Amino acid sequence: MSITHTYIQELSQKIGETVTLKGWVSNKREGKGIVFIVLRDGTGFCQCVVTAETASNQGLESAQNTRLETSVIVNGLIKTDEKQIGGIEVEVQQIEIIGDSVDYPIAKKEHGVEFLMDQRHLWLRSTRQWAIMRIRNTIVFSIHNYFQKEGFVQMDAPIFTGNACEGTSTLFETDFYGSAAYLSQSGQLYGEAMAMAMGKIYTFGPTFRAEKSKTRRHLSEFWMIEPEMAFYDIFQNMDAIEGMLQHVIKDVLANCKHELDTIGRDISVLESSLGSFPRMTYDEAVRIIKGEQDVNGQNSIKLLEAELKAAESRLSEIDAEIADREDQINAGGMKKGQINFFTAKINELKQEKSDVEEDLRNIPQWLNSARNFEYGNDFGGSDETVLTKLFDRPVMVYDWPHEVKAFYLKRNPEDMRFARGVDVLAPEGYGEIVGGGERETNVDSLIEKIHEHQLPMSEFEWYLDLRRFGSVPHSGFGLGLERVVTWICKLKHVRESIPFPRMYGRLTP
RNA sequence: UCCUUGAUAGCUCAGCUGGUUAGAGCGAGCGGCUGUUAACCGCUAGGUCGUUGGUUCGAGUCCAACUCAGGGAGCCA
Repeated sequence: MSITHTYIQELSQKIGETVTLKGWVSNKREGKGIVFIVLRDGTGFCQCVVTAETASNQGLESAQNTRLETSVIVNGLIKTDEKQIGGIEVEVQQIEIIGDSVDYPIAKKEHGVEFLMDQRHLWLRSTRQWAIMRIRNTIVFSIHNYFQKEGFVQMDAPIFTGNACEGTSTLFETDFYGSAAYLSQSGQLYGEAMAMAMGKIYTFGPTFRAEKSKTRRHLSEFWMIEPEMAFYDIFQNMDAIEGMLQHVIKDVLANCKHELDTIGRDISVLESSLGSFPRMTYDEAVRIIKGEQDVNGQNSIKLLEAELKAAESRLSEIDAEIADREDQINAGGMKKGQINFFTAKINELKQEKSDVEEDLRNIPQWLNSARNFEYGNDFGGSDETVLTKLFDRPVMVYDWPHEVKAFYLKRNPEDMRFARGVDVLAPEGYGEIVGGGERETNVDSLIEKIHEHQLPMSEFEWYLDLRRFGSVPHSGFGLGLERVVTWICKLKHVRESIPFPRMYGRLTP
């Protein structure tokens, strides 16, 4: 196939040439006799200038007739201009409208989440979403590269399953030729079978959880990467997790500079995450959460209390600034443009205010949960938040009380109270991005655990076979793709990390 | 399932303790301005205030239930 046009990505190599660009109008500003179009073509954004002088009256008229998201073919001369995106500007000679765009719903203005989610099919075109999806793509590609480089074989676990694998979370039930089937909540057990065949494998596929969770880190449908390695113990497992995450972070830093910049990501935490991850036992983590043990001179409880105070004083600052700006507007004598600017600022402050108020409602609960944390319990979302705020890189917590973890985890042979699970918690309050561990190898211990968890033995016979025929030490983990994307991009909510999120109350678009 | 916050114009919001015909900005339409980067000027159109019921002389405003949405708990990646 011959390519008949140039992509915006390539423009820096084409300065002084006349090229054809095909894309959409992502932004437009007009003056008398001049139109500025910010064109996007999927590979990037660039400003195109249309005047009658270079594009004729007809060209100028076409440009004036474009609207947001009108598709166009543009012919023009590539020039340098320091002030523009990428330092490049197109002096348009010809412009042709391909598809009009009447009443495009997403304006050059702040919108609420519900509205944007309803427009998700169009929202994906916006600069920020474009950048996030490009970073997601880099992460996906990097994960594959890492495992392929390390000799892993990619294999897929089934999506229809006969029963709940870990017996804990709520699953989506479907009809499978007349009998109940569930959408997979994890491919892990199958991953173990595949690892016994291939040595090292990884799955990469969708996962479903039917929990009615309404939080910023839950989806009903998400993508999970689950490696499983024969002859790996929990410590080799942690090496693999760290190696993979750092490989991904390195690739994002190397290949997504412009995208990270577009979404305003401060990359210092990503950079420090290239240093080795702290590894701590559950015991130690609990002491830190309860404030009994400091980390780098910081104390979890004091940190939270400080955050609460900071939120309180920020709130009064915001109120004062809003009042001040409103007074200035009401005082009169202000130009309309300035009033607009002030109003926009006030709206921004109000948005921040409601976020701060949310924090003020949540932090006391978290403080309470941290202070009263009961040894032996699993961590809640807030406990993870508290712990990770103390570190500038992901933290690995291993050796959990066996009662709170899945039935298939191996017990620490030196202290049977603990199971060899490991959770990786992302910094900046993001919480769990990886969960994994070393698997139980002994048939009898597994049978005992299955009884203990009251799971249907018949469904696990095939799984027990893996221990009956050449059982070996093995480990693996599950990486939540969207959670990694969310952390690396520092998004407020996972729903922005996937093209079409599926969550409680959201099935369209 | 529980706790919590909210629902007013296409969008983002205001509407104080219930009181005459419901407001602003943006966007849209029209007109004016050759270089803009959410900061220009003027005019025009646009709302049975989420739904149902109640209190009241009178409800966008108070009460109840419901629906939907935001955040959190539980559960987890």
